[in-house]
Amino acid sequence: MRQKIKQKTIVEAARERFAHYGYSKVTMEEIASDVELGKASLYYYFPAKENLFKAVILLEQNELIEKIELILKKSEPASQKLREYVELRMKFFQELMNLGTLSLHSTFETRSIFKKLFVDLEKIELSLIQKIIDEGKSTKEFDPKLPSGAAIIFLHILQGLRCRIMRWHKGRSLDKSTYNNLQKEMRTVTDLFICGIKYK
Amino acid sequence: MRQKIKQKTIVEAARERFAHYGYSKVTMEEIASDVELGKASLYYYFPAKENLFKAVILLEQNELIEKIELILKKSEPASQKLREYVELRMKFFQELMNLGTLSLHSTFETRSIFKKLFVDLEKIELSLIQKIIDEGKSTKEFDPKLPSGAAIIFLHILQGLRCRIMRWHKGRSLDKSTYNNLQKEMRTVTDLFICGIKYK
DNA sequence: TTTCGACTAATCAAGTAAAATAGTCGAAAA
DNA sequence: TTTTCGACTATTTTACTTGATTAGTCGAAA
Repeated sequence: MRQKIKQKTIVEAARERFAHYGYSKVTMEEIASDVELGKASLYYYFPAKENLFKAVILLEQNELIEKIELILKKSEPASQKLREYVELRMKFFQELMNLGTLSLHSTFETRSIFKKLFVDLEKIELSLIQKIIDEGKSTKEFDPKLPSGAAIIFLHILQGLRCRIMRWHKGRSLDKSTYNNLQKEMRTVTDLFICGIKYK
Repeated sequence: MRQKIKQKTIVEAARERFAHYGYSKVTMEEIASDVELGKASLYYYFPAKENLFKAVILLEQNELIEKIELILKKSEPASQKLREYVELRMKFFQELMNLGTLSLHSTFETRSIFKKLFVDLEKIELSLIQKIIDEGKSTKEFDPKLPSGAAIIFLHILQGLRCRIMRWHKGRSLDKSTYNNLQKEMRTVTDLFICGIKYK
């Protein structure tokens, strides 16, 4: 129990550092001294830098998933839930950008440990989107005879739009106006999608 | 006149090479000997390797644009034109992948000479899509009071989907099954989009 | 006007040594 | 038993060198 608390402290300190300087610019010694430990002690809690980073990402991801699940529980139209999901996801994307995670994409596309993290998140997100769509189907808000690929298409469209932005801003974090444009675009796309699957 | 012909010969030889080996793996000497010239003579026609590469891309782009314009001229529903545009664009994407152009994106994102090429193409494509949509509006096939951003959104969605694929296959050319999946996805997205802007 | 041989300049690949940092271990403190 | 850390090793990164490849130039000749 005591250990869990310490680990959380460490992960939060690490998150701060990573968010500010990016993965490679942060040393284990810095993180250790942030939480007033020797470097060797830090290794007692996290056997490798990658593990610590993974823990930070996992923390962020879990916060996202929890928030999405809260939306799922609300009693409002499925289309509204979809819109709120998009807003949340957008915010999460911005956080990852600041974390310098995404500039590392090139690095950890090969490193299967990180790749897995994002593939897993994708799966969870997909199932959550699927739930929203299914709900919409059952309330006849969406067309009940929708092809089963609708959720994955939507996921991929959003991924694609983020991808486009990352290509131009590779590594560097988003400025306000880019963020706003992307947000606007995502909203329009969402409306378009909803319109496309709505029951007529 | 004579010069133009020679230039075209060179560009076509260069295209072959680039398509097979990618930009950086091809030397000017190889291209020169392909067209039975000395290297120095090749430089008489193209003052730099970049210029030659640019000419190759420009050739491809112009071929694409011409084909799109042919579609525009057809007498068929706007929605059908949009679908045919997507198919063409998909094929073009595959060609660029094989050309090794896209693996260079990192290189020439900074090099403004190449960036401009693609920004220009984007503008032209956008206006062509816009034309299709406008036509659909005037025939009441699409909703005439569509927001003006519809074309750009569609463009960005397609770009995004391609971007996603490139991220996984960075550099390497597309295998058949990936290509087919992407194609299928693009078709679905197009249908979705058409559905979203159709007049009800 | 077009070609090319012989040149220079820039770039790239491979190697290397030094410095920074990830990661280990055993002993001691709590 | 759990947690800490000083002092260690191993790995990675960085900055630099060098040899070789290749881009690009120039003047002369066809």
